[in-house]
Parts: sequence; structure tokens; C-alpha cells
Amino acid sequence: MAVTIRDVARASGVHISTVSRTFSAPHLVNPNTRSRVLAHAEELGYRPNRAARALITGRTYNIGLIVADIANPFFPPLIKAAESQARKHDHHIFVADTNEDAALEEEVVRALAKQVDGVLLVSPRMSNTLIERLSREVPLVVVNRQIAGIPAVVMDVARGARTAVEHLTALGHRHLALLGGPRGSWTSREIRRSAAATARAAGAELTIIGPNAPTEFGGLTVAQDVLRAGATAVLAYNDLMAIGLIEGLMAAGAGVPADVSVVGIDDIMLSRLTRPKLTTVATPTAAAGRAAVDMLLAHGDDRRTTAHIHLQTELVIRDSTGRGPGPHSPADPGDVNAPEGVAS
Amino acid sequence: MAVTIRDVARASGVHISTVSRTFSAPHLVNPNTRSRVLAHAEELGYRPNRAARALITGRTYNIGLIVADIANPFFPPLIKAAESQARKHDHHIFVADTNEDAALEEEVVRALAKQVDGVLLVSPRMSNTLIERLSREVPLVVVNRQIAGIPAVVMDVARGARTAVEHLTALGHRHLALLGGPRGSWTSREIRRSAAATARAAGAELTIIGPNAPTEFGGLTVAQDVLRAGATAVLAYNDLMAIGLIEGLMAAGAGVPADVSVVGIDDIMLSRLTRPKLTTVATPTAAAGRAAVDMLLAHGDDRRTTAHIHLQTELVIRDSTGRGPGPHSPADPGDVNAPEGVAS
DNA sequence: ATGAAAGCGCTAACAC
DNA sequence: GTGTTAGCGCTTTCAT
Repeated sequence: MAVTIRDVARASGVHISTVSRTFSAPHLVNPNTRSRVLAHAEELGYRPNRAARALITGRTYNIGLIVADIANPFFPPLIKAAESQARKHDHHIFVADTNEDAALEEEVVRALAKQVDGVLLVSPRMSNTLIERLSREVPLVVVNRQIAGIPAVVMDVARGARTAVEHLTALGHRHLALLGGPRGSWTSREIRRSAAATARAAGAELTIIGPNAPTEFGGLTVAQDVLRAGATAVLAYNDLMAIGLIEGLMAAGAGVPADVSVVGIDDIMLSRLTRPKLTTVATPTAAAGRAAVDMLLAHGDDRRTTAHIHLQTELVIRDSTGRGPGPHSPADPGDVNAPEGVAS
Repeated sequence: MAVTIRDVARASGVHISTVSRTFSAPHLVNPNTRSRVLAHAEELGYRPNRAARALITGRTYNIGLIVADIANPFFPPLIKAAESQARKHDHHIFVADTNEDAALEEEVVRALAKQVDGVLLVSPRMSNTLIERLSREVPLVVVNRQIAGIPAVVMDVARGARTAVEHLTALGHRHLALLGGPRGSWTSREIRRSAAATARAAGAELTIIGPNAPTEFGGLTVAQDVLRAGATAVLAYNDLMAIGLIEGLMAAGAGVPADVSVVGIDDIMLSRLTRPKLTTVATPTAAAGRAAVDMLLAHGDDRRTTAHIHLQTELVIRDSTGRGPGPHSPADPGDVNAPEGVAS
């Protein structure tokens, strides 16, 4: 076994509790003793065993972070930001990937519960009821889900969807399609609700297609459905689906944006690199990761206050959207010929 | 605090050691007692505290996984595979991102050492010496680095680089450029060594450009250097750099592959989606993640056996490479006009 | 097959 | 300011 507090105590000629205090309450120990202990600790390569410490204090200095699919480019920037923010507060992050499986989410939260100070549930697929139950077993912060009594960081995708639909109707599109996300996704429901309301207000038709897998393949496979429905513009649940859809449309001989306009959501790095460059609703993923960590650490023991943080989204207009068959509004916020623009 | 072994013991009317045995050595306890204990445990929602267990057994059932940059699309599939493989063995994964910072790598390994059974060091940037030293403090498995005495999983990028260079010279390119990776990268050195030897054997000139940041931006910024050097074909350290380079070349008015051919390494998802589709050396990242976990768990305590696992790479020919100015070899393995081909 | 007791590495009262 | 003691939740001898 490695070097323990006892070794340091022996080397320094003090009791182990003094060594303990040197690390966990330095102000309680005589400066001379402290520096002596520190010196010996350094020399022996001593590091307090966090697990042992946690057994008493109840604080592990670990955070669990659960995502549906690490390989989905939406998540890594969020994970990275969370990890970096956690490290600032001397915490480590356990990352778990649940393969878009709601049942696995529960299992993983339970498995992690004892060795973390709290869990970040990002875009969970499980039910509200279950989340509420789990939040009684371990402090939870949810990202992209609103539940009364559960601290949350949510991106305002409803507003994003509205802006996107308005962009499309302003371009003269009268028949839109919405590619829904996976079952259990709160974000997907929000988008749907908002897109439907906005389309109705603009007098445009909206065909809902889905639920779909939130992947490139999920988008690719519904290209035919979009064409069959006769939609000239599509809002997809996320960029990956949008990119897959564009591939599928082009393979079917439809031009983007000549025949069909496509808007994604997320603004993953990829969306600037595919051709045509994707018009999309940018979501502040890194900010969400940081905010979620801050919330979890702030809440700590105080489980009463339950804030919900709302993060803004914004439409980034690129090359995958263009004029529709109908008259386009003179109030069109996006100049389609400009190389890149942002409308919020 | 949550429900402990004591609560279960009380409810079942047995001593805590019997409850302990029920979970850690079931065969030592009477079947009747066992099922009674299990029933009460289930009812109370008892879960053994792994940290407490680890204090005695020395096994945490946790694995550390350290990568340079989670946001680099090369890593997520590896992390995902490792996480999934770890879960099969009832282990959890701590993921840490070191921001391409060699010093931070050391710090993170030390911080994690006590709470994991071992650490997976993926594409480390630190020195061999340091890795050797750390491996005495905690079991280590290194991915993409060869060090005597340290268990490793390496992808055969040397062979991949050779195949890529041969592909380019066969197409008639006489002046190649190599975009080097970050300082401290073993992979980068391997690629360089192999590309240089292969180019020399083919009588082609090779200009080395770098080290560079292993990002899209890293590639974008050296487009001018490539053109100035007069190279007509480029092998980049990874796909991200290759894609950035293509952007930079096109912005400078050079056609790809018309004027310059570009080959990447990794075959990240992105490389099929950009235009032109990227010719690249595919690396088996998921397999590497699984193998690394298996190695770590197999080695366990037995630190003597030190296997090195080699994983093959293969050239995937897409649309970013084409004929060079020189005579192209009749033995050209890749038919440039075919939509997609694999040459190993 | 089960209980008793010691102890993993550490912190947290409580004395002095 | 420092030592003493008890104990976090659990496993592991050693008895019985």
C-alpha cells in the first residue's frame, strides 16, 4: 500500500491528527509544525486518500456526469467544460454513457450515487417521476429538462425553434417538416411545441416526422418521408440529423437549399464544415456544463433552493436555407446571400 | 446518511459480517439466510459502499481515463468503448481532459491514483521517464505510445503513414509535405519517421511542417506554408488538421485534389461528411479502448507481464487525393475514380 | 454457518 | 496547539 497519514506522522514526530489538520484545517496548526509536516509529506509523496476522507465527511469531491452518447458531438464540449469547471473546485468527474437507454440511466445513477457528491443528468431520457425519486437519493442537477423542485440548466430551444421557423416562413416556405428527436427527450417536446405554435401563427403547414434516432443515420433515413410529405423546409432535432437528412436529400436528387431548406439545432463544429454549411440554432453547451457544475456545488447540502437557469440560443444562418415557393416576407431577418449571419 | 450494512443486519436479525458475506462471498452463507438478507437489502434499497470496501480490499472498481482533449472527435469513440467495456466488468470510468498539457497529465494521474485501480493514458504528451515513474505509483496502460515495461495498446500508424505516402507517390506526387502533430506525441514521431523513410525510398521530397496543434485551426493556419513549399500532396497528423488544411487551401484558391492532395489520419466521422470526402488512415479507436480496459483489468496485480498490443490501420481512399504532376505508377493501388476504396 | 473483533485511512469531537 | 479516542462502512481473520 501507498504512504499514509501514519507514515507522515511518524516521520514528522507528531500525532496523525496533526497531520490530518495540516491538510484539512491548516489554520489550526502551528506554522512551524505545519511546514515540517508538509515537508515530510512532500518528501514521502503523501496524498490524502479521498475515499477514506469521504467516509467521514460525506464529501467525495467527485461528480457524476451522465450523457446519452459521448460520441454525439453535442456532448463533448459540455463534458469538457464541466470537467474543467469541476477541476477548478478540486472535483473529479465520472463520465457515463447510457447509449440512449433510459433504463441504463437509472442503473448508472444508482451505481454512482455513493461515490459522488452529486450527479449531472444531461438530456435525460428517463421519466420525470424517476428523476424526482432519484433526486431523493443523490443531489441531482438536470440539463435540458424542466422539473419542479429539481435544479436545472436549460437551453431555450423553444425560442430557438421559433426563430428558426420564423426564418423559414419569412423565406416563403409554406409547408415545413419537423424531424423529432428520441423518445423521452424534453428538448424534442419543447421544439415540437414551439415549432407547431409558430408555424400555426404564420399560417404554414407543419408535418411532424419521428421520433427519430438523434444521429446522422436518423436523418438520412427520413429523407424520403420529407420529400413525400411535400415539405420545402425542415427543422431537425439536432445538427447530426440535419446533416444526415441533407445527405439523404441530395442522394435522392433534391438540392439543398434549392429544393429543400434545412435547419439544425446545436451548432456542433461539424455544421460549419459540411457543404452546404448548415443553418442552425446554436446552443451554449459549454456554458451549460459550467453552470451545471456550479449549481451542483453551490447547492451542496442546501437542497431547498432550486434554481432553474435558462441559457439563450441563437439562430446562425449559413447556406442550407434559401427562398421557398411562397412570397417571402420583406421583414426576413436573414440576408440569405450574406456569408454568415446571426439572428436571435 | 443512506442505508448501511448495519441496517440490513438489524432488519435480517444477523450480524453485519453475515450481510457482508452475502454480498462478497455468497457461497459462505446458508442459502436461507442469504435469501433473507438479500430480500431485506432489496427492500431497504441497500447498496454496498464501494469506497468503504476499497479501503480494505484495495480495489476501487474504478478506472481513470486521461485524454488530451475530449472535444477532439478522435477520443469520444475510444472513451465510449472503454466505458462500455468497463461496465461489463462492473467498473466505472473517471474521464479527465488535460487540454493538451503535459504537466496537467501528471497532476491528474496523481490526483486519480488513489481512487482507481489503474489509469488509461491515451496519447499522452508527457515524457517516457515520467510515465515510467508514475507507473510505479499506479497501474498504467498506455495507448499510442511504446515504452519498455509499460503495458500498451498501439495503433500501427507507421504502417498507415507508409501506405498513405505510397498511395501519394503512386499517384505521381514528387513533393510531399507532412503536417506534424503536437510536441510530445509518440504517434507524431512514428508518422514522421515512417513517412520520411517511405518518401526517401520512393525518391520523393518531403517537407516537414510543424509541430502543430492537432486541431482544425492547426491545419488551417499552415495552408500557406504548404503552398509556399510547393508540395502537391500532404499527409496530416490527423483528420481535423487535414480538414482545416483543405479549408485553408481552398480559401487560398487551391483546389483539392486538383492542385493539392490531402490525406488525414484517424477516419473520424467527420471525414466522410466534409467535401471533398477525406482520404484517410483509419485507426481502430473503439478496439483500442476495449483492449486497454481489458489489459488493465487482466494485469490487475500481476505487474510483471507487460504485453504490447498492436492494432492495424488501413487507408481509406476517398475524394481528397488525386493525380500528381509526375508519372503515376501503374501499380497505383487506389482507383481514384472509384467512390470509396480501402487499401491496407 | 455465523459472530466477535480488529482495522483499512482518515476526521472530528473532546481533553489537556 | 496537539494528543486521545471513537468511528465512518466495510472486509477479514479468528473463534465457536
